[in-house]
Amino acid sequence: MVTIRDVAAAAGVSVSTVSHALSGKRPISQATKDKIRNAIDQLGYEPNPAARALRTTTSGVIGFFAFDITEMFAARIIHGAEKVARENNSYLLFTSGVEFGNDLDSAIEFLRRRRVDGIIAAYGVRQAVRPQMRAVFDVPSVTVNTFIHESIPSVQPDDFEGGRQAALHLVSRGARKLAVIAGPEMRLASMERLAGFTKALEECGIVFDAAHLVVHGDFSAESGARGLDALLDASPDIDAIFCANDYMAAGAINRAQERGLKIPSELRIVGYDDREFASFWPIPITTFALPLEQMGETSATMLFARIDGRVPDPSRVMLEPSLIVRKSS
Amino acid sequence: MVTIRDVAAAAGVSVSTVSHALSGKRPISQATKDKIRNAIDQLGYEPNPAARALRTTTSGVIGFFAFDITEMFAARIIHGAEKVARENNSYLLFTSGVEFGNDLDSAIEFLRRRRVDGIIAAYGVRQAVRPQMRAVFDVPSVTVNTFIHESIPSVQPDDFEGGRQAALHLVSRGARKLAVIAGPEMRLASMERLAGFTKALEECGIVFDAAHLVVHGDFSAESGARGLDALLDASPDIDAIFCANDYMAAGAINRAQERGLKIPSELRIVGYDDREFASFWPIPITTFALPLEQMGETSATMLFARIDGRVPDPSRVMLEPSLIVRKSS
DNA sequence: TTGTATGCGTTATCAT
DNA sequence: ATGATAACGCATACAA
Repeated sequence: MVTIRDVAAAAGVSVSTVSHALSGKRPISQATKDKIRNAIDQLGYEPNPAARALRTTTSGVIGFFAFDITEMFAARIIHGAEKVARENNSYLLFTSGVEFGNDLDSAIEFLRRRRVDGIIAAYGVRQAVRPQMRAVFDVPSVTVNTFIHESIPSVQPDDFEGGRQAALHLVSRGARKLAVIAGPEMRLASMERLAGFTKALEECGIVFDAAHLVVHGDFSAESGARGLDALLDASPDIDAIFCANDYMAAGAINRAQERGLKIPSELRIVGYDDREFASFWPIPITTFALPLEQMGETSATMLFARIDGRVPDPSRVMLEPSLIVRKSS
Repeated sequence: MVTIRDVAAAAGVSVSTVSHALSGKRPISQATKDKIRNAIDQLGYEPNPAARALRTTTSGVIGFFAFDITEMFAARIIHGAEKVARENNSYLLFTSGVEFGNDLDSAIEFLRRRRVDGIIAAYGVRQAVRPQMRAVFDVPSVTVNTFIHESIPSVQPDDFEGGRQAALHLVSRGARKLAVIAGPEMRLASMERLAGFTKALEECGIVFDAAHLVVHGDFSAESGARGLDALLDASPDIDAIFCANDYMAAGAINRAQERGLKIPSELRIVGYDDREFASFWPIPITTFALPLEQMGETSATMLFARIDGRVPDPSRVMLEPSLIVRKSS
């Protein structure tokens, strides 16, 4: 194990000179710089992160808490965060919710014990109920897809805007009697998508009788099929349905075809999330791609700002989804 | 920042006694044990991992190289590995292939620099060509889903066995004229699934003319549809098709229905991988679930054996997939 | 069963 | 522009 002393000896300079040459924290003559660089290359020297961490009390490690890493979305957020972490000479220490009984507190506890420089907490779903949080975030932190406290910067997808765009798109395709298969009322993402959708219809001057044109599913394909039945049985003249996610859109499309409806000519359907199957569903599904990688990047960028002692501005970021038009609409 | 000295002072004992009480490496009287525990609780002491790492030259960090973390499979393997890591008081340091231009060497370099105790390298796909590897694995390592060298333990799914079971299942359902839509010849997983399938038919005494009953797709849904056309145009009496993955199975099912075939009565189809859409495809797809979490757990377990200086036995593990029977067969 | 003292490899303070 | 040295917090060899 070659240390900084070996380098110093080989280069014929003092330890502190080598250290400063590495950090650039004080002027070094070009000549000694070269000698040091040679010695380092020759010996294959690598600074010991543990020693550095001990001395500087910063670990170069970012804790990443993912509620459920098994969920595709988390993986892509992590991917974005990792990129930014690397650019900041840090790396991610990973921790998944299930290991901690989905308890954010104990996860944070664990990460603090490891002396992470900061924490990114990414929740898979936004619920009406905020995550429990007794532990004090005395480590610089940001949250993704959930909001815990004013003092903690957060990043989330702009579901309201997605809902708006869904309506606008459908109307531009000629739809006039629009309906919605929403998700559970507990799920904020779905409720915001619905709110945005409603708002846009209003702006277009289209009457929207929410009492009869909105049903709630549970985000499963099966519930999408049931939702479609309920909607069409009550209002056969519906010409477009916005589903709060792709699973329900998929189920709705299946059922619509079973009922002999032509898609998209007689009925247009839009989903949400851009799940992998959306592109090759028997009728490819028009949907919205979440800005996942960007969420990861943005959250990490904000975190490094906080670690730096700065207050990220804005401290609450909304990222827009992208409409992907396919055959179902 | 409370240190071991603070604890020692509070408990009225020496630093080394506290250290030994924590590690259990030498006998301590119950009385002092209690005093120490109290002091620790009182002060909220947490050992500093950096100091410990510096002293012991082990970091408690396992490097995890995932070829593509964005691929669902990687996430579940990681999940399994994380569980075992936690049980061994270690955690995962993450690194994804894209960040390193998919170059295993530079990823290993990066991880070694961070002084990881061991490395798990998980490739997403097994290719006929082994991954490049110039860097010497002088850190304890295991590979997942790829094989690099005899000296490095590896874990992989038993694709041959999956192929066998696919054939057995189809035959038990009454199929007699079976065909295969395989993946690219470069992809070992597909080739082994095909080999197992062929072997089982042989065992069943069913003639299988590979020249006419096997086509190769590119793992996309679209190629599954094309494959089905090619197969049925040449041999209309085919009554079952084994597809090397779910994407192709999905495409094949779509096309079969377009051709007016009844599934499963006239044509049985089996996929592979148990992608999420398989369960709610218009005709739910019979498929094989990969032992992903188990691959993660097993690889981590083997790694800790190696870190311990033991040679895991066996050092090359094959894990069986599980058949999931759904409507398509 | 317990205590003392040294050193792990860095960075940073103080000199020169 | 460069050096000597203390200190970060812990584990362990050696003593008692």
